[in-house]
Amino acid sequence: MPYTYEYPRPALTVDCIVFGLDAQQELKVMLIQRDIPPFQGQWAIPGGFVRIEETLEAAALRELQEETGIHDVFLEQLYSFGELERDPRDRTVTVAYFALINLAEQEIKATNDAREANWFALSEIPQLAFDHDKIMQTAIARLRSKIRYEPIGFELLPTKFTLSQLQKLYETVLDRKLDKRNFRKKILSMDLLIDIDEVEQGVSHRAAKLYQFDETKYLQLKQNGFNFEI
Amino acid sequence: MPYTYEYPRPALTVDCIVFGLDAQQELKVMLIQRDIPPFQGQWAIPGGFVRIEETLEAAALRELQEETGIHDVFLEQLYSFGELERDPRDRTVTVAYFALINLAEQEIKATNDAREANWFALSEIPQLAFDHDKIMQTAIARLRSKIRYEPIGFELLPTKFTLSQLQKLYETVLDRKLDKRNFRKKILSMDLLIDIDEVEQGVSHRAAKLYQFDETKYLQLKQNGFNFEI
DNA sequence: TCAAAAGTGTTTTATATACACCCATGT
DNA sequence: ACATGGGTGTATATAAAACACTTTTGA
Repeated sequence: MPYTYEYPRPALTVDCIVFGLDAQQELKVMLIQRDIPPFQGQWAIPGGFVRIEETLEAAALRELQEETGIHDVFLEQLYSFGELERDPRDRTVTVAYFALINLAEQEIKATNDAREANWFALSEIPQLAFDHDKIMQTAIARLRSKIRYEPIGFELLPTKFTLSQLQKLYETVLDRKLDKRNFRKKILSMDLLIDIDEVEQGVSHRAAKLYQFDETKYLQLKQNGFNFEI
Repeated sequence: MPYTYEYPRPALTVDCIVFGLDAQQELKVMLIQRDIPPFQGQWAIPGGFVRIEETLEAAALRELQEETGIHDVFLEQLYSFGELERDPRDRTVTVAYFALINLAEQEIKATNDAREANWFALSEIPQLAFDHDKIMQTAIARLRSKIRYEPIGFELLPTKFTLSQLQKLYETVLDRKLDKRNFRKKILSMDLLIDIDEVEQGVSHRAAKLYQFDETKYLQLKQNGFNFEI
């Protein structure tokens, strides 16, 4: 390998699959509509080129802000995709990230770009541009498996949440019913939820207690070998 | 984002952490000694630039072959590293892979390059060039966690192996003793090992039975929701 | 007083853990 | 006959799963 490498370089992009829980507790992903060829008019995962002076994560956060107005999110690297024909214009490698946000707490601004951005339920995702279908499937699979052994589900909920909200989230993501008593027993036995002595407001039935996830305590326990698991 | 993107592109490389089990059942990694600056003389993870007409995985396999003679290996993407200062020459993003091989079955040829390639026990890894220490730590952590819930350990063993070899491998990677009876009970209860009705040769004690991992059966079970776990 | 969701324990079943001796083989 | 690792079963403890009713609140 020569000291300087003069051969042509693949283009490098980041793409970011954003998962959000809406007010109806439905799991959605953010997509943007392409306004230029190729795949003009088709929906795609937000993303763009990595600049020479920014890290991969910084690029993902910047693109997210620019294209969807989303900021201050949980972000985690998903996978890198480098098939030869994934972009018809040019050889392009993309580093995909996934983000988790709570829609109730995050106001989605209109995009700077002319492009339309919209939330789609997982069951209603249209055919996507490039190899984004594959990236999306990878992201959904990762979310489903990771939510079981890392406490990332809390990123989708408001800071204060009820046990029913949490359970419904797990049922949505894992796509199966969970037993209420067993779920509560298990999650409370970890002793990672802070009972903040408040109850939900504005419901026409018995108000549920609100909890917060104790991130500090989790990080301590994790260091000592504790494994979160639902 | 313009149709053509004229800004400078980061260089793109692949790096490949190769884990191997030697004849003494010791877990080792392959490193190469750099023969040019920067970090001349220091040890590094094998890797190199991604060519414009090859996929990431192809690049990883090619570099492995060129630098170490290793071929036909289990290869899995680890993580992509894109910090700004990771290569002092140029902005360079690397997609790291990890490979698992069985040293007894793979003959390591002399390298094409003048560079020296060598196996290091995990406890004897020297300080590495670039951010390769960080990449190495990520790889070791991934191997440790992944071996528990995916049957990747078999990639480190010969096709035919004894239960004691398998147990020792897990003990090495997980860095703790396992109970012999419980281990055998658990692994055999999955019914994924084929008893090939042969025994090991050339030992001066009772010869152990040889088994093979039933990959086909595992893939079937996996599709039906089965989870491998030790 | 009704509707709607919150909250709460016990029994059964399955899985994990702890633990020690005899067996087969080569030298 | 001895040294070396191979091979085996049971009892106990822990964790998961199944299961239904009472409570609280607002409309």
